[in-house]
Formats: sequence, structure tokens, C-alpha cells
Amino acid sequence: MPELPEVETSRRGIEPHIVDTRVSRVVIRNRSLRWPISKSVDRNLVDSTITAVTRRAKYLLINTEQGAAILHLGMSGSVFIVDRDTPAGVHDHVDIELETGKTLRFRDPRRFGSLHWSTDPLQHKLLRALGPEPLSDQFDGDHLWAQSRGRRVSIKQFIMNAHIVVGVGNIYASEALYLAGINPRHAAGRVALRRYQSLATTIKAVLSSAIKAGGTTLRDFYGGDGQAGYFRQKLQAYGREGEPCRHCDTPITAIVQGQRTTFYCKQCQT
DNA sequence: ACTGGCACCTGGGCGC
DNA sequence: TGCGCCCAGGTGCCAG
Repeated sequence: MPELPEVETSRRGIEPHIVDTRVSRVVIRNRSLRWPISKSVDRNLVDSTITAVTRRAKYLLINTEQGAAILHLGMSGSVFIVDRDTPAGVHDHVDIELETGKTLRFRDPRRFGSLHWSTDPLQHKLLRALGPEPLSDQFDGDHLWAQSRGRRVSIKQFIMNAHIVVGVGNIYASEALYLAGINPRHAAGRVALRRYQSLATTIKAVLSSAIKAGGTTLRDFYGGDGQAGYFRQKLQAYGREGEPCRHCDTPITAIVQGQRTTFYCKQCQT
């Protein structure tokens, strides 16, 4: 479900309800996610006070004085606030009950998500080797160009590699390449610096714009406040196979790269 | 060091 | 209606 804009939308949705609040109880109905949820998660969260909800890549960090719960939503996960004692559905795996009477609920039908505990989350194995945040100053065309030299993977797969830059998933990779006019099949190592500068700009633009719109709701994404994201209406390429390119009317093409579908315009993206 | 492919899992939508 | 098939917003890990 979520790419970076959806995770950020979720973060903003839940943060005001849980910050500066003590955790009274943690209910874990199913520990079998992508990795088994360790008991250290509930053990450390109970009775602690949430100090902040932050994000690194597509990970949500629920911070306390002692450490942080590291939550990944996988492909189908979502977090939202409910009143305590709201009946849980079959895919509601984790409830973090707060002393306010509210509960932070984690739902994940496909169970590709994960939940860890760490006293030093940014140094956690899953986080420490990640590339820069796309909306930070550490990410720019120079970075992409330098990292891409000698690489033969397609530029689409290259920008989706979290060790290069985080937060660019399948939707926004197609969108950014479309906006930059770059053919997604090009070998990353053969794309010029100038084009990478353009691409870094469109990556920032499309992610910022999607965050502003509350994310993209394809099927069932709702932010932590229950609102559907409305970026879908702004998609230029993703999901538009056969529909006319908004610039040249050429039907949008769909191809498969690395087992993921890519959408692009053969005319505009060269 | 890279690269491509597989794995994990459920549900929605479609064609018959 | 029901069944089988294909597809889906992610990403760690493995073999080559």
C-alpha cells in the first residue's frame, strides 16, 4: 500500500493523538509478520511515554525515552486511531492502547509489514545502510549520477533501490521518470548528469506534491485520520496503460521490470 | 560489487 | 454465483 507519501501522511495523522501519551497496554494478536514480533516490543512500550513519531524512509518510528518501535507497513499495512474496545478485525494485529482511551491500531492483511524494537533505531540493521531522504539536501542529481556510474540496472530499478535513495516506490518511480522525460529502460550508468539533475527535481516534486494531497489511494489507503489520499487524480503515467499521454496523446505503455509494472510514454520519455 | 529472481501473504477484480 | 487466475503501493536474501 504505502510509499513514502502514504507513510508520511500516516505519521501526521497519528502523531497528534499519541505524542506525550503513556502506553497503558499493548495487545499483539498475531506476531507472525514478515519477521516475528519480538516480545521486547510490547515489553518496552508498556508504561512508556511516546515522545515523538518520526519517519526514516518508509519506516515509522514510535519514539520513547528508552528507544523506539520501528514499524513498516509493507504492501498492505495501515495505522489509525480508534477508541479503546473498538472490535478488532481479522487483520488488526497490534493495538497500542493509550491512557487517553484511544488506541493506535496496526492492520496489515498481507503481513508483509514488520515491527521491531531498538534502543538506537537509526543504527538498526534495517535502517543503518539506507540512502538519503529524497526531500533532504543530501539528495540531488549529483548523488544519483555519482552512485550510478558503472551500473547496468535500469534507471527505474536504480531509483527504487533504497540504498541509493529511500522512499521512491513503484508509483512515484514511474511518475518521476515521466515528469523528467526519461525512458525507464535506460541503463542507470549511461544516463547523463544533467538528466539526473532533472530527475532529482521531479522525484522531490512528485513526492512533495503527493504528501500535500494526502498520498495516493489506489484501493484502500487511508491516512491516520481516516482520509483517503487524492493524489491518484494527478497520476500522469502509473495505472494508465492504453490511456492517452497527457502531453502527446500517445497511449501509455506498460512493461515489467524486476517483477514490477512500469508505465511510461514511448514518445515523451527518451 | 552487482544483478536478477524468489520469497513472504491475502484479497480484489476479471473472465468463463 | 462460483471458481481459478492474475495482479497489487515492499524489500531482504540468495545464488550466480
